[in-house]
Amino acid sequence: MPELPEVETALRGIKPYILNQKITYVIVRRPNLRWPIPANLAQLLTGQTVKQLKRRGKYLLLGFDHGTLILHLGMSGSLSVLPEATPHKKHDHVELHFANHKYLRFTDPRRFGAILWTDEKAANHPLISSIGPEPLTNKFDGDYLYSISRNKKAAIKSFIMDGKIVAGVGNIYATEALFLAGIHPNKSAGDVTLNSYRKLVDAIKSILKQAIKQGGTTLKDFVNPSGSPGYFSIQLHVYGRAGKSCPRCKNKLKSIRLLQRSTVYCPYCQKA
DNA sequence: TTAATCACCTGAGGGC
DNA sequence: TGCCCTCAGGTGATTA
Repeated sequence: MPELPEVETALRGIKPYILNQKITYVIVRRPNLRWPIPANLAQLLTGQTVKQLKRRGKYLLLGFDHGTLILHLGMSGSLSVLPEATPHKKHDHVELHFANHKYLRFTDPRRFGAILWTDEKAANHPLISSIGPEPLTNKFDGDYLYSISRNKKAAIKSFIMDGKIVAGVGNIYATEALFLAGIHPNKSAGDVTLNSYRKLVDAIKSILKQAIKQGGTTLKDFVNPSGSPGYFSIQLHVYGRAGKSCPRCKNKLKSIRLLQRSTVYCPYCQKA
């Protein structure tokens, strides 16, 4: 399940092969992802050179002279850079072929991902403009979360998973960060103290940095651009460990559902 | 305005 | 072995 570290890993993996490379042709095998892929995608991209490659939240942005290709990996999406003539498989939906005889392949079994085009600056696109601050920047700190959470009754986990509050924190890292900060996931965001928010931000930054360093989390579908899985899941403290013992106090971890998402926590270490 | 729920989608895994 | 059901989850749209 690609979250911010997985997207960052994908970006770093593909960048050396496609930045400043000219696209020679485009193959779209299945245009109906989360939203339809632009029908004129091949016309838009053929002969164009990738001038910029950036990440914003969980979106990858391929910048060209005349616009930006916006990619989202959804839940099961992955990107691979492969040599020409590598045969495609069932869920390989889109390929961008480059002059260096490599191609970028977009694979997404569940098709929750997206490939969109904008003629304007990506920052002006509605999907991008509404995203909150990047979690690894100085703008994202405990004071920021505290100030915008006053009077909010939503559960803290829902709050930090809201992309408009902070970019790129999904279920896995929200679950882990709340454990590390000792905050009950169901606690109202408006009731969390400034000190706890500072701990939470430290936990989010720490866990994201660690995950990026190790190449993303490997859970079910995620593979990095070289085709190998990440190795972070072995270090998860609570996610996916309901019923097992808490790594801190050894009591049994519990599972609840918040926003239709499984949420594992320690009822002793994480106070409401 | 805010918060919760729904819908999209497919593969894995468990039960029978 | 095969069928059916449940679960996993990112995020925009819809509903309360």
